[in-house]
Amino acid sequence: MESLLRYDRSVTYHHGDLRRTLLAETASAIADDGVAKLSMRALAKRAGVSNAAPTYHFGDKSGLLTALAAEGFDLLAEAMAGVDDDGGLIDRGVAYVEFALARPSHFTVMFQPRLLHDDDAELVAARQRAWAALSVGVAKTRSEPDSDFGVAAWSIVHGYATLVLSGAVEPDDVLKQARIVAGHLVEGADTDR
Amino acid sequence: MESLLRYDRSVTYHHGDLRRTLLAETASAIADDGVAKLSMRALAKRAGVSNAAPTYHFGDKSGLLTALAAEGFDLLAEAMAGVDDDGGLIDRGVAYVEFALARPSHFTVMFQPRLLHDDDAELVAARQRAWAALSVGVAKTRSEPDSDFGVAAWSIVHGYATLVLSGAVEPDDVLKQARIVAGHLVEGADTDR
DNA sequence: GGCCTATCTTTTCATTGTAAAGATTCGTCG
DNA sequence: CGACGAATCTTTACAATGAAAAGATAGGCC
Repeated sequence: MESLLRYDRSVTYHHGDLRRTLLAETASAIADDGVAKLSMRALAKRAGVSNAAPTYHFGDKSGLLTALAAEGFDLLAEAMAGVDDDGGLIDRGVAYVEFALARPSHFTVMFQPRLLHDDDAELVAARQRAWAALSVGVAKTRSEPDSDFGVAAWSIVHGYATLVLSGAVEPDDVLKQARIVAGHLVEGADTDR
Repeated sequence: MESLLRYDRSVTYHHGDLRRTLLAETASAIADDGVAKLSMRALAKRAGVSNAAPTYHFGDKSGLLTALAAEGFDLLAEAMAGVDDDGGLIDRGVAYVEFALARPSHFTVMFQPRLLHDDDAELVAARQRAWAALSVGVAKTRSEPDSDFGVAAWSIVHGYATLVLSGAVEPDDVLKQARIVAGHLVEGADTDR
């Protein structure tokens, strides 16, 4: 029996919106200086709270990053769902790259399970929702979801996004090249099975 | 005028082979627990030397990772050069994935410039050698190196390796699937230019 | 045989993550 | 409206870390 609340306790309280604020500051800090230089104390200072305030909300540093990753998976699912239904696989691939570049901190953390509490319930759920959204995208192109082709499609856009984010590839127009790169994918050509 | 030395000073000295030992221990430690949990002091202890010994050789933690990344780029160039000359682009792609899985610590660090002294001379040189080796691989398939197709080829194998290393994809036979995935790449299909 | 320099140690310090216990504020219910 | 309980935040403390500084050791060279 849960009582009716006027608003969600987990996000509103004394400070106002500390949990949400901390997540936003974390994403910003990581985008600026990378995950390695992320400091809980500096984060707290920037949010105008005490050292231990972040720890209360997220348990520990991994918990903070876990929450960020979970948020990232939900944002990814949202981004994939936002693609036009009559758009092809390439459009979905470009949307994937667009997401990675728009939310680099989320994207980075999402694929570094070593930094996370990988079995966290909310993380697992969010990840599953994102995987579902991706599979649906592939399925709409008349391919089996979870097929080798699905993995290939995922690989090419994920790899391109990663290379751009790492600075290994520096195109003039990222999304344009993303479209071209994704265009080099073909469905047939099974070598062996 | 450099004097003749019986052996390379930079790798042999009191301890015997500390620099090399530390690099090996670093790769091992990262493979076990990830870069984030890498500790200079724990590393020194495992090598049987004092706290500050690693700092002497690498300047700081970033310097250590920089040296590891540089080593990684050389190993990658070596791996790409080892592919049969009559092997196609797919063989080279599989070799790329094979390298990433055989040297996960090197591979991880190589593409995280935030962790490194990105303008380090040896790193820059090693990276350039690796890029050259990759370009040669693409060029042997009658494509322009540094073309969009080259980026696409790199993206698909790099993405696949990354997804496998992150645990997002868990195939029964990695190299077999790597070959299939790389097989979904096609050279034509320029959308716009 | 003595000197120079590369290699390594000892010591120290500021910073960090996080645990523990206390203070404060909010909502709820009598 | 007032007090209780729980959620939220602070204060304090501690061990571990990266790194700087200065000293010790030993190997090679004249």
